[in-house]
Amino acid sequence: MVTKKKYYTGPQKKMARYAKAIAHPARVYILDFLADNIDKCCYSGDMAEDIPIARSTLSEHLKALKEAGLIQGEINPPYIKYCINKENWEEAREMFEGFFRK
Amino acid sequence: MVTKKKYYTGPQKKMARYAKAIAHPARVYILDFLADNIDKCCYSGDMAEDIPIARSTLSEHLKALKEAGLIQGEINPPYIKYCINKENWEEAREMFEGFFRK
DNA sequence: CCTTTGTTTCGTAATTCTACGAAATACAAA
DNA sequence: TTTGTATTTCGTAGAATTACGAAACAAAGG
Repeated sequence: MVTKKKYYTGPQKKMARYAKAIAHPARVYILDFLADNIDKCCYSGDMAEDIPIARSTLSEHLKALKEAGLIQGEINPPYIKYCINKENWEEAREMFEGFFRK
Repeated sequence: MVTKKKYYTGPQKKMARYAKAIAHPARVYILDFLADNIDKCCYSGDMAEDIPIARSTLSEHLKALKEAGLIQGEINPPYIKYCINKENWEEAREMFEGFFRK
């Protein structure tokens, strides 16, 4: 039997995870919208009109981005204010920069 | 009925497509490997030992990357020499840079 | 306390992804 | 022409993603 590496490295997995978060046009839209100004915040409803999906689906995409760490949500019912998670956003930026600049 | 944008924009879709190509650790590995030196080329077998998947699966990942435009393959049976598709690689680099630098 | 409002969660269905081994392919060498 | 080598394609299966509308939620206002 040939010896194989058993697992992917941490950075490889992290990179893939960030990329997957961006890998849907709706999520690209959301991130574009929020990253426009790094301190910008918005509510789910602010985007709902401009995106060709149901509100519940938009909510799931927001959840996916939150789980990936790229955004965060401040709960203030019935509103939830979303904004970029600056720390992870910067980390992702650096990872992609390093990835492409080899 | 509320007026919604019907479609995502071209750049949003393109961005998502590139991100999806990177959204798997095996493909991150492959791109890392090839982009190490932008002119580096390699054969499928060169990577097979270092990655925890079957050769056929590796082949499918290579196909996915080729279809996404990030790599290209020069056929020279039974070898196929893969390398970065420089033009699209640069385009992707710029897209991600612009995406994160807002 | 009942209703309204903005949002998320649930149930469900269709599609896509990931993976493997077996079989096919295409040229080179014997 | 047969065999060998490197790789891809095929058939299949299980898991994950994406989508929707209905229902649930939680606070505010009547």
